[in-house]
Amino acid sequence: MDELGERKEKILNAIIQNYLETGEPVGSRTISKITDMNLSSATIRNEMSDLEELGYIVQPHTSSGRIPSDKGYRFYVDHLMATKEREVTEIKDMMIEKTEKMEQLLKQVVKVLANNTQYATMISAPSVQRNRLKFVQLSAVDEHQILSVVVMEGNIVKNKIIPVEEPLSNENMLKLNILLNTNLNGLTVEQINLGMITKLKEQAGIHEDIIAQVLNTVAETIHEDDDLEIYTSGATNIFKYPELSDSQKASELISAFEEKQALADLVTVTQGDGETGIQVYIGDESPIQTMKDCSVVTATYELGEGVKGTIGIIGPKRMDYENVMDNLKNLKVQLDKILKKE
Amino acid sequence: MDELGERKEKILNAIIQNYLETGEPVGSRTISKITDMNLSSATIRNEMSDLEELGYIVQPHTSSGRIPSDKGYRFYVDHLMATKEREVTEIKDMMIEKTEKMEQLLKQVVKVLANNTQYATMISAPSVQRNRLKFVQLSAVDEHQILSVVVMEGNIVKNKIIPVEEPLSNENMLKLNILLNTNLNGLTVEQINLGMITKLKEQAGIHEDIIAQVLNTVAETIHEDDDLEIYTSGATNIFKYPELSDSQKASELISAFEEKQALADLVTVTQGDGETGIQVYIGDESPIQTMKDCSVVTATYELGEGVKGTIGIIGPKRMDYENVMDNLKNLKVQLDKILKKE
DNA sequence: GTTAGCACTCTAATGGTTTGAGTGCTAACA
DNA sequence: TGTTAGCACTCAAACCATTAGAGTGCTAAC
Repeated sequence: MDELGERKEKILNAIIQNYLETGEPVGSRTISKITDMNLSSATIRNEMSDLEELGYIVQPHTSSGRIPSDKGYRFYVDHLMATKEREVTEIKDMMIEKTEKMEQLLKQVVKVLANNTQYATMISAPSVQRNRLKFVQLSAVDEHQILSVVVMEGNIVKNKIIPVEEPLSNENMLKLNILLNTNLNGLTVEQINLGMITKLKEQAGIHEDIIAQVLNTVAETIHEDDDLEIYTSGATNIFKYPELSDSQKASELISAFEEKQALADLVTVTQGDGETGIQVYIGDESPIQTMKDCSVVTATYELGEGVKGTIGIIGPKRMDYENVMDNLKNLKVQLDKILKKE
Repeated sequence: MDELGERKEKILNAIIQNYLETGEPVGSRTISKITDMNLSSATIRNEMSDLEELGYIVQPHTSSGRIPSDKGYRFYVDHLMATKEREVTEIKDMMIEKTEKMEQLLKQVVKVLANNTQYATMISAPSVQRNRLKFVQLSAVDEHQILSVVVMEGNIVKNKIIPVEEPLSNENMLKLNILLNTNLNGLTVEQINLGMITKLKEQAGIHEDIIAQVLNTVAETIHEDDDLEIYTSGATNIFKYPELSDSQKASELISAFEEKQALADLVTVTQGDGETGIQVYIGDESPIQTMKDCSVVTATYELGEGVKGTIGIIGPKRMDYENVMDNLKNLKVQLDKILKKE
């Protein structure tokens, strides 16, 4: 299914590249001219018709040029894009200075990145997000208080007193402990979300009211200092791209940046492609609904074992993927250098 | 100059109120109908002509209705607006809960405020902003190091070692000390801005290079933990007001909110009207240039002697001043209660 | 398989016309 | 002298028809 034939690939590539540059639908004549294949526009037209049928390109309206579909972009990113291996370039505009405070550093990073790419950027402070839950233990302190002990991988222990109205029977306590451990063990902190919690509540059955409270408090305990420190920059860059800058869309997007809550999903989801640690979401692929008209490129950076952060770049679908990924790779290297050194 | 005559005042009031509601230029016929003065549109027309000549209203173009000018708004706010003394209303939508962390509280406050007013809001964390500089002393430690001692009102002392390339003569040191003290004493930390600094540099004359460095470091010293904690919310509310939501303006405004730097000027400037502590900036009156098409209403809240924070609401000039000021008054009371109690 | 040619489609731009809200001015009126 | 009715005038916005141009799909010929 990924065999299009060399000629079609070449044409698709030309279409996408041209569209990335101009932002205008591109017609057969243009392609005929900019490629070196010596084909007339009519021939290109036939090929384009095929490509459209295959779903790689679409027409905004009959009798206009074609623009890439999400599938087209995906193919481009996966197969066509020139993955230039130019060596790590110096960051030109601004140097990222070493600074005592992590916060300062991150703020600077997003700013530089937004400046270099002209897209909207975000970065999450490094956290133990990937740290897994090893063990949960609830035990009755007295009739109205339960002690919850949570052990994370790496033997980080958190505990908290939970007040309850009615005492729990030993039997129920045991059931609850089993329920919690079988369901939560091995999960990362981020995987324990609302959906999970409601599922647990259901399974808990009769004692839902008490148990719900316990569960909430457990979740709360774990999330405790889940401060969700996310820094953003260049949100207003989206105004540079007409396809995103009508009031409606711009407002939604910028709200997402202002609230930051939604961006947390990006951090959660991003695992990173094994090799480069860079992931590309095109349009609907994005984990954030409000960004379905955008593309999102994320990367993870490491501070130490399991302590990771996420960098994200959000722009129009016709973003300069090459440049963006380049920038991210560079940044990863730079960050590694700075963070490891200090 | 503030005597317009009762009739003109009534008409001006009617014009402004109608414009606040509709956002459309208002014509003579409308006024004739909505007022209870039994005047024909023709008469109103004459009066409006006068009001325009006096500068309280303007025509977007010949043969359209009138809209208030900045002067008109100002007059409205100062003299016409019904300052309803309704008692402190309950906050309906959300309760502001007491919370251990100041940060949480402030974030909640701006959010509630933005929600209630449908404008953009900001709040600065309480700080010793109004603290004044009492005394500055530079003295040579050795050939390459100068010790700067800064004393703030309340006898808070800060000092820092400043490295210099060439030693300063005693004479120059003296000159510098005088210069600093005569210029800086009595100023609040916030009043020492870049403009001030360049002015000082100029006056410093020949030794500009050394002196510049010294000055910078002094400024830096003083600003030291000037973390400028500002929280914002509802920036995207500006899209609700067509007069602010074209790409250009929206982008500038939202950038200001994103950067937050500019908002600091608001905090700096706001002294608060003696009685209510509420200040209104209409259009060009705003201390922030990018907000010259907006109105800005600020209030200060107190945590203790000299420790103050600023709340700001930014919206279109035709904002609902009454409602906004009401909300701010309420909030002040609530904040006082919460902060003092804890 | 490729291409030239042509009819067709659709958007965007252009420009003239109409509509309606609103003004300013004048002359009449109380 | 202040108020009003009436009327000519102005201007933005909406509307409509037309045109220009880019681009397509299809057919027939090479």
